[in-house]
Amino acid sequence: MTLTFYNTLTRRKQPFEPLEPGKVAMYCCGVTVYDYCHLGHARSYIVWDTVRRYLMWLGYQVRYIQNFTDIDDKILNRANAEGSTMTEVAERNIAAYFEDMRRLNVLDAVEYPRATEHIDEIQQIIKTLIELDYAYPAGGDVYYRVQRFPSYGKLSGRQLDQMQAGASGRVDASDPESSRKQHPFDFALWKAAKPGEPAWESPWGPGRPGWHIECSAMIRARLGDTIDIHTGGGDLVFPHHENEIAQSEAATRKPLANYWLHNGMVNVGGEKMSKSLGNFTTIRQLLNAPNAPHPMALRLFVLQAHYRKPIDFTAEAMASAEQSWETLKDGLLFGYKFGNVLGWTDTADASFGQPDSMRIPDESEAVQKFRTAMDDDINTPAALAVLFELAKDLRREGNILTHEGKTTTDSQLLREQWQTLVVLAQVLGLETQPETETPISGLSEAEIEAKINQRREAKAAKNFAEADRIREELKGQGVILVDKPGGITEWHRG
RNA sequence: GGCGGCAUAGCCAAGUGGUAAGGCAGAGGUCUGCAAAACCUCCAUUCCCGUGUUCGAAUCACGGUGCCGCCUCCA
Repeated sequence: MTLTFYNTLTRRKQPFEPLEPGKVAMYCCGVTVYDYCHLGHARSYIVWDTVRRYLMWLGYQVRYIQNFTDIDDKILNRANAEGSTMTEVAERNIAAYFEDMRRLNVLDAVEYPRATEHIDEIQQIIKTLIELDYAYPAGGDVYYRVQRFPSYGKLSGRQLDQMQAGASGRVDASDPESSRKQHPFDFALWKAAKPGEPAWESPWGPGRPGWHIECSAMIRARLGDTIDIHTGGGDLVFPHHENEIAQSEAATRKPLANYWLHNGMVNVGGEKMSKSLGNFTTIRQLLNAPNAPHPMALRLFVLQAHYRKPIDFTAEAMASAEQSWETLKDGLLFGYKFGNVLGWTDTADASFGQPDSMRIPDESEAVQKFRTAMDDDINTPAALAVLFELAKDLRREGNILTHEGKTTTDSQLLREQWQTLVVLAQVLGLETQPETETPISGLSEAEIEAKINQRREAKAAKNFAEADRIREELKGQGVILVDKPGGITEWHRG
């Protein structure tokens, strides 16, 4: 089995071969921190987190870097609108980013470089590009000369003469910037500061970096000239990633990244969720709402589709994911709930339930199927099918244990199944712990037994209304009654 | 206009030449005073349409239809 990725650059699936055996240099385009993250961001970072987790599980040492774009028109606009500063807006949204992502169990990157921390490196690349004639200063700005880079368009599969400048309807021909460009697709590496804007000194006058150059500079500074994997949303392929390639490869004469991976969009009613369309739901809106789904249900919702396909966000799909999460959760909690009954000796250990401490048989069918699925361009829907089969099996065993008090299935086999589920789920970032605050009923066992006796008498007297009342009363206190054949009533805390 | 993607059950979604995974929802049964829970069973002769290639196609080719993304804000 070999791990393969669909590489946007080559438009086909390719076996993954890192530059250095056992190590992976991975860069993920982060957010521009002018607002809260929405579900589109959630999908992107959940997906790349999952790729990273899988690589780690395979034994790679993954150096995962993700940036924050903390200088940008939108941040400036936001700061002006609320009468604060660019730094304040950025800091607030960076803090919110971490809050949201950690709830979704997205692992922290190794480093989070910011554009404003790399002004020197940015200027260095711009200088080099000017020296090599790939860039030209114009009126305090510096532009990249796209026609100078023969393979411009290789990532997005387009050619300059076939592109329609301004097709997106966002280019204003009267914008003075476009008159300074030698070609409509030339893009800004450095932008002259307008009065009152934050600015850095440069050989071209005070200003700030353009959007694309920061990634080129940060990758070079933190990971090197060529990295293994570069990821981001599909909407970044053009122009952002195309421009990154043009900048970096012109300056270094080396490939920027060997594998380019892009995730599909989150849609609403068939249309892309985006700020400009106003059809977005922020992560915190969703997760903080009354009757909000569990964050893991959102993660599951994302992973139930292949990462390259668009997914439609609907209330129905989310509700389905919530139910699915309940199923998975039952399986994941199996060991905590039934380990003692099954005679496992380590349930009190601190390491109990920790995926890192579990040794699962690599040759088991479940693990093999999981790996086959994940090796095939991170096929998480197929991988999840493996988890559900394990979880449903465990849930059934757990129900039998609850209702019968014993099972005919071998305890060690159940332990192996449970550990396999916990480990594989963790690779997908799906994790849960038993509730710490158990809603323990204030009733003692004797009191419960007394109630059950009352109910038995009511039933014997055919007073079913009273019998049902007692059953409801106990249910309200977290005690579930199960009537068995022969007039026996068993109970357990729900 | 250019480039790219998608179409599989009520909903979501794998599968890309060998006879339709999985989830959600649903149905029937056992049990029960009833209900709930639990357990058992069932749930696409068919993969947008047409033509073709093949012993064999959801999978390949050609031609349609519909939807979506990108073409300098974007995850």
